[in-house]
Amino acid sequence: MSNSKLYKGSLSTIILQLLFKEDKMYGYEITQRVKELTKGELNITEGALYPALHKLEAEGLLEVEMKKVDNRLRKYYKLTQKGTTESVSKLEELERFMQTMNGLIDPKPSLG
Amino acid sequence: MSNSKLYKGSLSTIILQLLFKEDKMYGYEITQRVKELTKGELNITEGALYPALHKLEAEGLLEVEMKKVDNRLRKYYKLTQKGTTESVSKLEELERFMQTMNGLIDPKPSLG
DNA sequence: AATTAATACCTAAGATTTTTATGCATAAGG
DNA sequence: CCTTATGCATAAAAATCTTAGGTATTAATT
Repeated sequence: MSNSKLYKGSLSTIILQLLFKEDKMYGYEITQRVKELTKGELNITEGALYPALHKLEAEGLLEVEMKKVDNRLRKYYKLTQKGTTESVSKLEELERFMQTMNGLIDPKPSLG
Repeated sequence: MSNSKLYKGSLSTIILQLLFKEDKMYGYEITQRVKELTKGELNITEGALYPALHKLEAEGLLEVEMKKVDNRLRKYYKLTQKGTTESVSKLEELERFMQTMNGLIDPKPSLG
C-alpha cells in the first residue's frame, strides 16, 4: 500500500543497514521498524521480506538464530563478517546513487 | 553494465524529468544525455528505454513527433499536459523517497 | 573499398524483484 | 467466540530490467 516504486531494488540495502546498527532482528520486527522509521512511508510486505532474507542468508551475508519468546518462534538474523562488509559497500552504493539522481534532477554547471 | 540495482523503478521518473527541462528529446539522445549527466554512472539500455517510452506514451504522458535528420528517422518525445503534472509529482516522490532513505540510514532522534 | 563504430529505432526471452493472495499457528482483546 | 496482532512461510502473477538479438543509415578507420 502506497509504496513508492522507487523503493524497488533497495530492500536488501535496507535490511543490511538495519542489521548493521541493530545487531540482530527478526523478520516481523523489520517490517515494523521500517514502518515506524519512515512514518508509514515504506511498508515492506512479508511476501517481499522473507524471500529476501532467505536469499541474503543463502549468500552468506546473514546468519540465523532461533529463539522462542512467549511460546512463539522467532528467527533472529544478524550480519556475518561478509555481510558487514557488504552492508558498508551497499551503503556507499546508495549514497552514490542518490548523488547521481540529484545530479540528474538538478544539474550543476561545471565549476570554473 | 555497472548499473546500480537501486535504479530499478526510477527510469520513468528520469525520463519525465529530462523532458520537463529539455522540452523534447529522442530515445537515443536520452541514453547519451543520462550517461553524460551521470559521468557514466548510469547507462540506460535501449531494451529498457524504448518499452518505457512506449508505456509512457500509451498512458498519455508523452506525445510523439517524427523528424527526419540526415535521412535518419528520429522520434521526438515531449510531455503532454498530463505528463507535465505527472513529472512534477514524480519529482516530489523521488525527493520524498530520498529523504525517507536518509531517515533509514541515519535516524535522527526526534527533536524536543 | 571494406570494415567497424556510431547513430537510431525495435522486440523477445529470461532473470530478478515485488505484489497479491494465501496458509499455518499462538497470544491478546473485545 | 471472534477478531487483531504477532510470527513464519510460499506460490502465482505482475512489473521491470538485462541480454541478445534484429534492421538501417552515416561517419570513421583501416
